[in-house]
Amino acid sequence: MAEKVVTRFAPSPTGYLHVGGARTALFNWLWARHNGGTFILRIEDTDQKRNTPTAMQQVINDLRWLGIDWDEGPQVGGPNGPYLQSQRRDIYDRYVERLLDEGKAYYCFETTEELDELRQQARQDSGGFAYQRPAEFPTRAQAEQARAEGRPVTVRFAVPQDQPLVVRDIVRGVISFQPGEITDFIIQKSDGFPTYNFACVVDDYLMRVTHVIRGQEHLMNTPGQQALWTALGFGPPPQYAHMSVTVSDSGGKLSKRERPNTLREALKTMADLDREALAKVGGITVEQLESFLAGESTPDMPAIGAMAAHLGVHLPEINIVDFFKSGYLPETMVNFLALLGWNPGDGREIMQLEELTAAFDIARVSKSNSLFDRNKLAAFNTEHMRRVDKDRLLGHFKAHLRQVASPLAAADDATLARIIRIAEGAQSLEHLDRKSRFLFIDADAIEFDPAAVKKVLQKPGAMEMLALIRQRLAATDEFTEQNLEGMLRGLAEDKQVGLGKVAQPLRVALCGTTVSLPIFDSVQMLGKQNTLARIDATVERFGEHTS
RNA sequence: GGCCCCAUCGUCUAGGCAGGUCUAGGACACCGGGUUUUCAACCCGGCAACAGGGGUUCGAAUCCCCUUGGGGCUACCA
Repeated sequence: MAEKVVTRFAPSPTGYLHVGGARTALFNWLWARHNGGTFILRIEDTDQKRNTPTAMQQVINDLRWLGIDWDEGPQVGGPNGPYLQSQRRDIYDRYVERLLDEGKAYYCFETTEELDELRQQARQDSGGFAYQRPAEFPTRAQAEQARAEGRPVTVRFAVPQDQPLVVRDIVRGVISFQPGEITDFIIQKSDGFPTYNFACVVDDYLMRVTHVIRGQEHLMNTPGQQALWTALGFGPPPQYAHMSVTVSDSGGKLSKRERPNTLREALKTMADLDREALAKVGGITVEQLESFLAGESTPDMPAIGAMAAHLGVHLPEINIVDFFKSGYLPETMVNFLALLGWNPGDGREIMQLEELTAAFDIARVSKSNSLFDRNKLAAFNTEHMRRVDKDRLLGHFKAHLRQVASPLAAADDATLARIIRIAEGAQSLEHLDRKSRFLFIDADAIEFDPAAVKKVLQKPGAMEMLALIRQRLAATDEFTEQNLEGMLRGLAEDKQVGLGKVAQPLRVALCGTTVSLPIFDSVQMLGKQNTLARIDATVERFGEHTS
């Protein structure tokens, strides 16, 4: 029996968990669970400049929402902690010392500017930049001296250059790099923190990680990391699996920039934009807004989201939390993410987490890039909306309503459950919400959709029909679905028209649009009083224009 | 520029590693029809692909090479 499988997801807390990160996390989780192994969450917060204080919690929330749990990591502990790299400084220091002592790493004193210059020069001259390893490594005393003089002191790993570096990748096969391709890289920054390439190797070793599953963008780091692993005397390196990149259906790599870019483009098409009001909504200054419009800067995500919501601009979902807000189910996300570059090979598509876990095989991960197809995602969501256990769906629905601060959030469980039941086939929780809002807002807050008014209310006979409906409704004592259905169908029959001719004007009168819950339920749930009042208000408002 | 990776319908892909059963299968999207109290959903039907060129072979989507195209990396970021 092979050793126990240990995988890890190692995000840097620089922002929300996005699609790419979630997929990486999921693949690692799936592989660990499939093998009855261990899944570790490790926070790679070694860049003091980029870390956001709230980001880690946000990533944790998103993972939990997806149903991805971890055996070791923040908030759950474990035998190999701490799991925040910023708290492991002493550990990294020890290993850096070791390499220094053994002559496998050396001090450098160049400033960032000097390095930039060298790099620029190198690019002009030939191809890639290679740091010139000194014939003799600086001594500790020299490093002290440099530090005292205010020079930055970094430590570089002397990458072995005597033979090609060969990486065996589970998804990509054997890849070899010629000597000289992988040059000496920094393992300890001048602020004393380790770099990613170093901390990651040390931690994977100490945490006994057996499989490193990550994005293709790390492929070029792998030979160096592997060499480091060997230099540190860590024994056989873990197995690597580099997944392809997920590209956006709007072209290019799926990137967080898509959201601000979409908003900016939308803003440009708006002629009478109240910049002051908009800036206020976003919690930014007018200058910041101007700068954003000019493409010079980008406000943070919450500001972007708030402004878009205010203007009714739909932004493409990128972060996991965006999908939550748009009414997608975690079941959908997990299923769809899993199929981004992997499939069970037997044609199954709609699968639950348990099925995914059972079927997942890292060796079946595809080499080519996959496109994030939002159409297919939507179709998947419809399917999961239908399949998910109704109680569970109710839980998801309530969480979603709270998240988007919907007026429906105040509704009781029975009502919400009923909405779920009667709106079977809905694409998302957001659709459910939209279709039902008219029940939970005041009559005067109803906004009439101009298209609906034109298409339905201003059609000949519509107002007369409404008047007739009102009459019969007023005469109906008990507002049961049965009574209402019988009455409305009877009316259609009397008038020799399809039910649509009756239902549509009524629907628009009640909710202002042509889209709502089924009409009998709509009327029943609204109640007699409200229904009559809304019909009256509609007749009063639109009656004159048609007759 | 250099290095590395990838290449089947519009999209996700099955098939490729063990060449023939592939006149290339499924799903999403799209188009047409049906159902219908709205939006959906649902049912039926249809369109649609092995990037190009060389090899190897009796035979290639499958193996090899080149071209083209796409992607990634090229930081004291991860």
